[in-house]
Amino acid sequence: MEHQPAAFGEQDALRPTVAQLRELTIFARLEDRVLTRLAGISELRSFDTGDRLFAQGEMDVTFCVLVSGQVSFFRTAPDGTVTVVDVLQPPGHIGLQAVLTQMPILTGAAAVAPTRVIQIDGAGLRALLQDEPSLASGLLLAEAMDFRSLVLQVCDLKLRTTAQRLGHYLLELAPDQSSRSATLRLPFDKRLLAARLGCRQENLSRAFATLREQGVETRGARVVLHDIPRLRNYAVAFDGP
Amino acid sequence: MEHQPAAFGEQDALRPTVAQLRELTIFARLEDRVLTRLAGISELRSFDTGDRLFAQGEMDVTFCVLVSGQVSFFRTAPDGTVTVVDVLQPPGHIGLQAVLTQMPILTGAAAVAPTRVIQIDGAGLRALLQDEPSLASGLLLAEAMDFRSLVLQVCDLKLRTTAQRLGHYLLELAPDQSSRSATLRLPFDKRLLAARLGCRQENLSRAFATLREQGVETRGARVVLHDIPRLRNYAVAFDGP
DNA sequence: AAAACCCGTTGACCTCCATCAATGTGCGCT
DNA sequence: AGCGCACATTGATGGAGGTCAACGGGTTTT
Repeated sequence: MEHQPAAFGEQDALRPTVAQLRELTIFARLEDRVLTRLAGISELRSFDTGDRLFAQGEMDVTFCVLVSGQVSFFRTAPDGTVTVVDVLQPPGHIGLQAVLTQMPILTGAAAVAPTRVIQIDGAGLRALLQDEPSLASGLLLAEAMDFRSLVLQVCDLKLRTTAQRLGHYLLELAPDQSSRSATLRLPFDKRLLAARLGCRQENLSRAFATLREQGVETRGARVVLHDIPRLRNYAVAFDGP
Repeated sequence: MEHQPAAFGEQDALRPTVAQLRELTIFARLEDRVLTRLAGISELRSFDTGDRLFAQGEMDVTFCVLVSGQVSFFRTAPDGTVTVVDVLQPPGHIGLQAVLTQMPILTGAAAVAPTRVIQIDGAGLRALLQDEPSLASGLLLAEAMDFRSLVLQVCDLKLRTTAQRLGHYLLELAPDQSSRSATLRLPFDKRLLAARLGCRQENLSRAFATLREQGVETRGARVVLHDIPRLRNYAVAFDGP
């Protein structure tokens, strides 16, 4: 089956159920009444790898909450250079800031794996916020968490090397923070990981080579952290507080 | 008069009036009823240059809205290196994300000029949000704008040189975007500007030297942009959309 | 099965920036 | 005024990362 780059998801625009909405952590604490109204302005959509959710600068975007898959959001400069701001996985979301400010969205967004999202109409969401404070509280909290993650990224970029950023990123992927070693699998290819970390793929390769001396073993997308405390020390991790 | 670093503002903890709250753009659209309740959980405080508003990692911080002056917020890594995430001026604010998430604040904050702020109690604000959707809308919008500015900063850091970032920053300070030239004054010293831009002061000096070839003249804190279109082209400005 | 790709790695080279050190240039001080 | 201190600039050097090019090992194509 062939497909040209589709501006919108390919098919199945159907309403999500209240139960489906409640499974999204961002909406988990809402009463049924709110969820019902929310379902009325929502649609379930599917995207294939490479499909675009938004184009940079688009107006009147929807608020999209990931159900499954992965979405990268990125920004293109006038000279054509592109940077990936983040790669989202469930229960991530995108478009909230543009919906609230009613300004053009700063970043494009594209699926980097087969992805399902719940799209919520912007104007409908703004209206719903007027008389549902519990919804507003949830979104305020979600925005605050988004902000925190960007603050950490800014700090990372300003005072860490690529190898340290990579180490930090791998530590976040480790399932068990307290144990001495961990095995994990990179969630997407190294090209995209390099863009997310703010470097070229050649340099990401070199960063992996550097981390080999810190007990990090790689074979393809498989990564083994043999000495988490040492890696944490090398990466100068500063998550908490 | 000497003073040791004061953890809290030095004096005058008094309630702001409703009129004072309404002058803050973030609260400008609220009804008197909300402003009155807000005034009940607010205090006006003053800080001298160098005074700390928050320490990194503090819990139960207040939400602070700038009335006058300047506040830098910054993050310190375990190895002691510090980076300035942003320097706020009125009508900026800080602490909102920590108040909403009830997590330790990621950044410290300090006055870099004599500063007055309105401090709003965290628990009180969260309570007020439950039954005042108009307040929630305003804060949602404010958070969204904060997020946008960090997205732009991340992009700047990932794909611009220091000289380009500086050019971009100077363009933002220019009063008239459409005219060919502009005169402006740096709002704070170059040491702090360097930290904000993510470089050392030595390199900021060199960046100013580079921009001299693009029609940027400097004498102390005075800056003259002789050819804004050329500078914009050099900096590959990507504000809009 | 060979060809054509795509992803990832490695090497050579050069740019940008941090660092260290020295020197200027204000600006407040008594 | 002249002293002292903080801010600011300039130079020399080394390290981190971008760029260009070549190459290896997969998978898909014909």
